[in-house]
Amino acid sequence: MPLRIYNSLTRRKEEFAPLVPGEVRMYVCGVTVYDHCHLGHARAYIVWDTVRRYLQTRYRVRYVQNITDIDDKIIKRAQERGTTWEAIAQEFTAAYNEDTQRLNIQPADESPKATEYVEGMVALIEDLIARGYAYASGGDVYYAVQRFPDYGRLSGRQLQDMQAGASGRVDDEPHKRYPLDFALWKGVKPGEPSWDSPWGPGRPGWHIECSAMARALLGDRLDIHAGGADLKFPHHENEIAQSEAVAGQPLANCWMHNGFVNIDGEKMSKSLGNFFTIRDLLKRFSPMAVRWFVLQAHYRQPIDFTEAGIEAATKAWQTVNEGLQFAATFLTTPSPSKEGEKRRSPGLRKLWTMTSTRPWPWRSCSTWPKPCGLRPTFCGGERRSPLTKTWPPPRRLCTNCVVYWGSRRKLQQELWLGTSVFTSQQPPTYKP
RNA sequence: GGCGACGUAGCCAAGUGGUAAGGCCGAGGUCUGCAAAACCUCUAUCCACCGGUUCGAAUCCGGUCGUCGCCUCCA
Repeated sequence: MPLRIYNSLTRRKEEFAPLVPGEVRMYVCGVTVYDHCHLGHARAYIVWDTVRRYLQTRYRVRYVQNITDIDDKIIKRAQERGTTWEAIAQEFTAAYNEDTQRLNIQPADESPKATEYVEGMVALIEDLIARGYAYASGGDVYYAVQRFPDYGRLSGRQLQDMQAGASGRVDDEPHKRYPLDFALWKGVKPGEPSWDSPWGPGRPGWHIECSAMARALLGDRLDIHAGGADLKFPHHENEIAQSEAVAGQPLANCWMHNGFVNIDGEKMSKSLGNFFTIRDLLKRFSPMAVRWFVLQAHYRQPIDFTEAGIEAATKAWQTVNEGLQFAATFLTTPSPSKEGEKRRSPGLRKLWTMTSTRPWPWRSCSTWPKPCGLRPTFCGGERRSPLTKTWPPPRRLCTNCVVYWGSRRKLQQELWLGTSVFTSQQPPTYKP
C-alpha cells in the first residue's frame, strides 16, 4: 500500500515516492540555541523523530536537522549575560542534545551548524545577486521578493495582501527597496560577530542558512522538508525563494508542518507565564509520558497541554509499558512450557496464565485488529502499517498475544517499532 | 481585512466512503483478613446543526452556528 503524506504546499495528501527509489532525504529546521527548549520544541522533534523512524522501516533515510548558532537572539542573550555568543550557543546546544536524548529522540544523521556553512551562504547570495534576485544595499543584501513569481505560495498569500501588515515595520531596515524584502546578509554592527564577504564584514540572515545547509548536505531537491507550522511563513517561504531561484527546481517534493502546543487552552507564551521548558517538565513527568502525550494527537492539530492530560498520558504509558514488557518476555520465551513459566516474574506469570487460558474472541476484542492506539496520521491510507496500528490496544495487548501465536514475527516487528518509538529498549529478539 | 484549521461519550482524543480505537474519570467484579495494588468487565444506536451526492457518510459537497490559529521573532 502506498504511503500518502499531507503536503503543505499543495494542501492535499499525496502519494509519497522518493526521488531516488529506496532513499529518503529529509531536512528538518532545528533550534536556535539561545535558551532552553520548551514543550513546543519537544513536540516538533518527537513528531519528526517518529516520522523518521517510520520511514526507516521502508527506506534508507538521511535525516538532517540544523542548529542555528548565530542569530540576533543569541547575540542579545550574550550581551545580557556579559559573555560571548559562542559560549551561549555552546551551552544551549549541549542542553538541546541532553533534552532530546532524554526524550528518546534519535540524533540526526547530520546536525550542521550555521556558522560552519557561511561560505556556502555567501556563494548562494552571490548567485542570487548575479541572477537578479537580490541586491546589495548599504552593507546589507536583500532578497527582492517581487522578482520571485511564486512568492507566497506555501503560506497561501499574495504580496499585495501582506503589504498592509508590513508597511509599519520598515523603520529599522532603511536599505530595503520593498517592505517585504528580507535580509540575506546583515552588515556588521559594533560589537557583533562578523564574517568577510564581498559586501563587507557581516553575518548571514536567518533564512539563507537552511538553503545553504540543505543544499550542501542533501542536494538541490529534498524528499521532505519539515518544521513547525510557524515556520511556514516567512522562513520556509523565504527558503523556497532562495533555493529555487538558484536551483531552478522545487526545493522539496513534500512540505510537512507540525501543529502548536497550547497550555490550558491558551497560546504558550512568555508573557502569559505559561511556558514549560523540557527540563522542568521532565522533573515531574517521565519522558515517555511526554512522548505519549504528544503522539496521542494528530501531528498537524494543535494539542492542549493540561495537568489532567499529562497525568492521563502518564497512566496510559504505564499500562502500555507493562504490556510491552510482557510481550517482550513472551517473544523471548520459547514456548509456554512449565520450565518457561518458572522463569517469569510473578506478575508476568499471572498474565501468562490468563492469556493462555482465555478463549478468543470474546466480546471486547470484536474490533480487533482495527487501527487503535497511536496514530500519527502523516500517512493516510496506511491503516495496517505498524505505526498507524502500532500494537493492539494497551489493555488487550497481553491477550492478543495469543492471537499472534502463529505469527510471532509480525508481532515482533510491530513491537520493535512500538518500543523504539517510546523507549530506548532494544527490540526483543526471537529465535525460532 | 487576507489565509487556514477545528467542532466525536462527563473530560482528552483516534478514526477522511462500509457501519464508532485508546486514555482519564466513574460503575461492577476477581484476588485479598480489611484496604491498597494488580487484573477482568461495563460505559456514544451515534460523531455541532441543516440540506445534497451515494447502495452506503462522522468521513465527500454546499450552507448555518460556534471555537481557534497564522498574517511580526517563534517548534
